[in-house]
Amino acid sequence: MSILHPSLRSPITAADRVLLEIQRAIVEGNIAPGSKISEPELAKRFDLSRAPLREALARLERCHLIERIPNAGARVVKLSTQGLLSLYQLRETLEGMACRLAAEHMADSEIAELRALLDQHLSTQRVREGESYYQEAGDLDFHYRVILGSKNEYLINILCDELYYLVRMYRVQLGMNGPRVSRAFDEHKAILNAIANRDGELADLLMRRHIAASRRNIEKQLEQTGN
Amino acid sequence: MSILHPSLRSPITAADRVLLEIQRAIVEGNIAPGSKISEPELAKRFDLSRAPLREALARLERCHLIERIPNAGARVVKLSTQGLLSLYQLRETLEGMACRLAAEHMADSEIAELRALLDQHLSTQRVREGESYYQEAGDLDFHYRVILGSKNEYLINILCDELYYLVRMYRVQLGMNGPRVSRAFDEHKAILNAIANRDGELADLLMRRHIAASRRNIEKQLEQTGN
DNA sequence: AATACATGTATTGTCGACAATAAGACCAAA
DNA sequence: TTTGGTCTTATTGTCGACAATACATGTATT
Repeated sequence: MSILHPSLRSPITAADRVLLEIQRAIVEGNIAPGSKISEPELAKRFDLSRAPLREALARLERCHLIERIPNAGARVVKLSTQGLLSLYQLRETLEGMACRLAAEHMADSEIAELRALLDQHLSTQRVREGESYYQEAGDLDFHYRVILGSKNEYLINILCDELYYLVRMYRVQLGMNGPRVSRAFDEHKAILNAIANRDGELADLLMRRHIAASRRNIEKQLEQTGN
Repeated sequence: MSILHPSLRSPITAADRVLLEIQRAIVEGNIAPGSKISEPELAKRFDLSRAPLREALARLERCHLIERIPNAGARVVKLSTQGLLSLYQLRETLEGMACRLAAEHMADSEIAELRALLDQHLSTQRVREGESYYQEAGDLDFHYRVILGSKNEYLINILCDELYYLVRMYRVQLGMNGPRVSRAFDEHKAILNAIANRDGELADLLMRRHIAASRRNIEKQLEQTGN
């Protein structure tokens, strides 16, 4: 099951709804990093019992947004330089691997669709200069499709379900919106070309560099904001 | 928190106990692959209510031992050639990465301990020829320490908490006990030497080969047993 | 004054029962 | 016979209350 697409999981349960809401609140910083999670308080706030709430908390722990200690409760994770480094280190390796596999396994039709998507994002971005949302969504969509293209179920699960929200949390809370937009587009294009040429090794390399560049970008922001 | 070492999580809750029991039962095949998980039945069998049981099921899903469908229930995963390939593909990349990081981050004392451990395992294995348990435990212990040596929290979590039990499930249920014992020891030794020499690139390469060899070994067994 | 202990309060873990959904049996019509 | 639908039954999702544990306050002792 994919947390990314709850719409595919036929009946949306109460735990699903509250999960999405809390997830959003944590990613956007509306629930402060490091703050304690009170089950009774959240249950009252979202008007449901603690059972589905605890189900949601279990999934939040799974995607590293909270940390639980038995009999003591849960806390929202804190952003740190160390955490960012570990996270992006892992992303470099995993998404590099995804690229290599995508170059082997993606169907020609999928590659064509991805190319169309890139062109579409480019035009959208030109129309709405400065608007960061579309770029963010576009970037994530590109990465998302490449990851799916790897056809490795465990890899997909880790990247899309477990690490995705944490990555967004860093990007959103550090206000990563603007300057790297056009650079990222070119890099995406180069990666896509490598995949289209079935050059997995190059695609791997380019993706690792792409993510490393993104990491340095965020790292700089984090150091300015204060560790 | 680490599922591997529940002893470190101060008070062992009822959900923890039943988790370990079911985990073991699934890994060893005492609960048949593909069979449906009945919450009322398991609750009665382990003499507790469904609340802690569902907590345990959530964690079982996390380590890929069961698959849940909302409102429909959970099933034990089935072994497959495709699944084995995906799992070991991922292990090669991740444990290779762990080796590279371990070569950078492990303290000299940790490396010395690991060397002592290897020697100890060797002697233990010589004493008990044919006994597979010690080799299995020894192999896992070696990999475990290298992974911890990477000092990357997310990498550690994925390998030790999420993929570990699935790997064991393939090994146990396909009866992987004997022939590769001495080979594996030599490979471990070579990996350790690379780490000790702070040669992360070589350690990465050797670990990927080590796991690839292990995969081919299991693959052969799986094809014989029947896909 | 500082530390250790005891008490009280709040939070988490667990329980049994109810509500909502899904799987299966049964029947009817083509 | 097969297909479609309905009803029954069993399972999952949710609820409110209780039990066990941890945290905080206050007191006594060194």
